[in-house]
Amino acid sequence: MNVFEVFTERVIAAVGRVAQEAFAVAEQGTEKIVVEPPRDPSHGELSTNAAMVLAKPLQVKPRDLAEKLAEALGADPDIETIDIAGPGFINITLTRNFWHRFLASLLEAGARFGRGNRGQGQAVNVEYVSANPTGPLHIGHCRGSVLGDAIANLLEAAGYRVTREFYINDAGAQVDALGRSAYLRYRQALGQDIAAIPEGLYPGDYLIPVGVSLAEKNGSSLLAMPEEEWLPITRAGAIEAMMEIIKDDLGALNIRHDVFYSERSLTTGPTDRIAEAVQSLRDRGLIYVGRLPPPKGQTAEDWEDRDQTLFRSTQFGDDRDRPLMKSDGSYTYFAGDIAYHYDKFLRGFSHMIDVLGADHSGYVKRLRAAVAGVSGGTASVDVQICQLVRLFRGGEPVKMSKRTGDFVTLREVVDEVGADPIRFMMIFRKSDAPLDFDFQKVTEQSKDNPVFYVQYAHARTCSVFRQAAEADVDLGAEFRSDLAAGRVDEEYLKPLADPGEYALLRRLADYPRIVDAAVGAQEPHRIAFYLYELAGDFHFQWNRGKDRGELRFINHEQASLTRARLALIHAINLVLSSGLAILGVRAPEEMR
RNA sequence: GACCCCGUAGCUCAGCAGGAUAGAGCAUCAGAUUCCUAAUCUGAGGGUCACAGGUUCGAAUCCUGUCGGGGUCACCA
Repeated sequence: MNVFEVFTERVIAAVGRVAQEAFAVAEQGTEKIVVEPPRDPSHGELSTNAAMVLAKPLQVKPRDLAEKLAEALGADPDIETIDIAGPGFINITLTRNFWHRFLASLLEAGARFGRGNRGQGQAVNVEYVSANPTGPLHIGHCRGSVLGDAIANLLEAAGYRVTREFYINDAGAQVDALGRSAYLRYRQALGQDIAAIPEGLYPGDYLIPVGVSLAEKNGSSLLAMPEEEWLPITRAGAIEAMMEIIKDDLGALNIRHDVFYSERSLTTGPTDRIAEAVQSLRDRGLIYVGRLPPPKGQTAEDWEDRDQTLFRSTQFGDDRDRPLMKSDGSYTYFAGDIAYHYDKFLRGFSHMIDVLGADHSGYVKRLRAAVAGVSGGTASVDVQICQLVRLFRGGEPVKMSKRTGDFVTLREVVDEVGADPIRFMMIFRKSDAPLDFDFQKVTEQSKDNPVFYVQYAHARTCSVFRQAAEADVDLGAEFRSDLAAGRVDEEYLKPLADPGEYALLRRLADYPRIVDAAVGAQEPHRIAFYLYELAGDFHFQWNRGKDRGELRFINHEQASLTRARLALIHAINLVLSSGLAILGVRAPEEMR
């Protein structure tokens, strides 16, 4: 049950009753009506702006309309009190019975609670990571990987049919360099002295086993070949090995893609996808030959003014048209990306999400243009850009140098701090703000560490149930299994009386709103912040039980009160695990 | 020069399809703690929401401009 949706409908119905003669007018404004929790809890549990947004179309004073609406809503048996405040807010407090019904419905929904069905089975393609297969993932890939995965989880939770996709950049000069590097390692494996790895090639040790494996497979046969013959062999072998490493790295973070799409296959597959995509753009009159103005800002010494094959991306809001062919006649990377998104479109995706790093922010407009162009405006891509991560250790920046190959790999970080803290912390910030990641802080087991704080709240809910099993209260033989199955009669919940317990119910009622907003904005960090708040509320209520024994969840005198509170704890447990599942973070049953 | 992101408490950040007196954690200060996990708890102080205009009954939130920080800018991937 989404409490706020339920009452939005009731408010609109009340508007209909109040404004019968002017209903047509009122109806126009009803989509602006919102029912939400007021910032200040003293204002009640629900608040609506209905009177203020409808005052103008109905040509009445907001407060007068609010009076009438309050009167019309006053008959609602679920409403305890209703009053009008400020410029015309209608503030509502609900009856305990209503909250009991809400809790019962939450328990009945179980793990599905709050997830909604915004997606309605619609297909979405989420592309993330998409690193060059030239070595292990480094920490720079981490945030986008986790963000993409969380977005995929989030959309899946909301009823979308999600395909998780990885675009392998296995074409171009970088993988050629990889192939040459692997060839050196191959010669090394055959006992040759290769001296130092030259500038421009990949010096990492991770290519040594690739050389060994190439030697095992090919013997010394590659030595007699010219480069154009051995390069495809060493390149393919190296790419395959690198993708194994990358998949393994991602697996350590619990990230698994459904589709790995090879850039190279765009032109080596059964049909030339790039040619097709370009042709489809040409058919729409979006391709022409012309000249571009020179790039501004930086001095481009090797700039040559020449005719180019251009995509009219300015027609879709890009800053300039974009070339599809390099000076040597081969396709640009962007041409490949157009074809790749064209391929996604042909596979039935009209809704695509690309998760990219901040260094690609200038790429967003042309991507959107590409998808619009290639689909005739019937498909779109949402690009989520995430900012950089800065690494710290105990407050001191961790130095990284790519040149010496001394970069921090993703695997090193996972091995040191574990997948859960990484995943949570990478999402505990909106993606368009830079993020500081401190090795020490994220492994700290204290309330200052949000990861621990939220996971511990979940473990604590489990702890209460463990304690209840050993306590001297008789809960009845079937209560626990009924609770686990979501069969809890409202009658069981009536003993809930403490304001802190109702505060928790209100927080739980917020979960569906938060999920829906997070889905709409594709912002999983909202889930993380919500969980942090829910955990805080729960820890707070727990601590109140330290001061006042009668507030403890397990009451040794009253089985009925204990049952009601266990039902509440179970609901908290469900929402914590639901939210953590969206983030891809474990919900541990105990932490010791 | 253009485009994108950011600017909110001393620090790190939430809040932004407009809503009431702008929130949290850290730090600071004052208290508490025999008890379901002390892996602490309660409370207090702390603000020109960068600045200036505009739209609106109402702006941290939307629009325009300015300032400051970061990123990007034919052919690389």
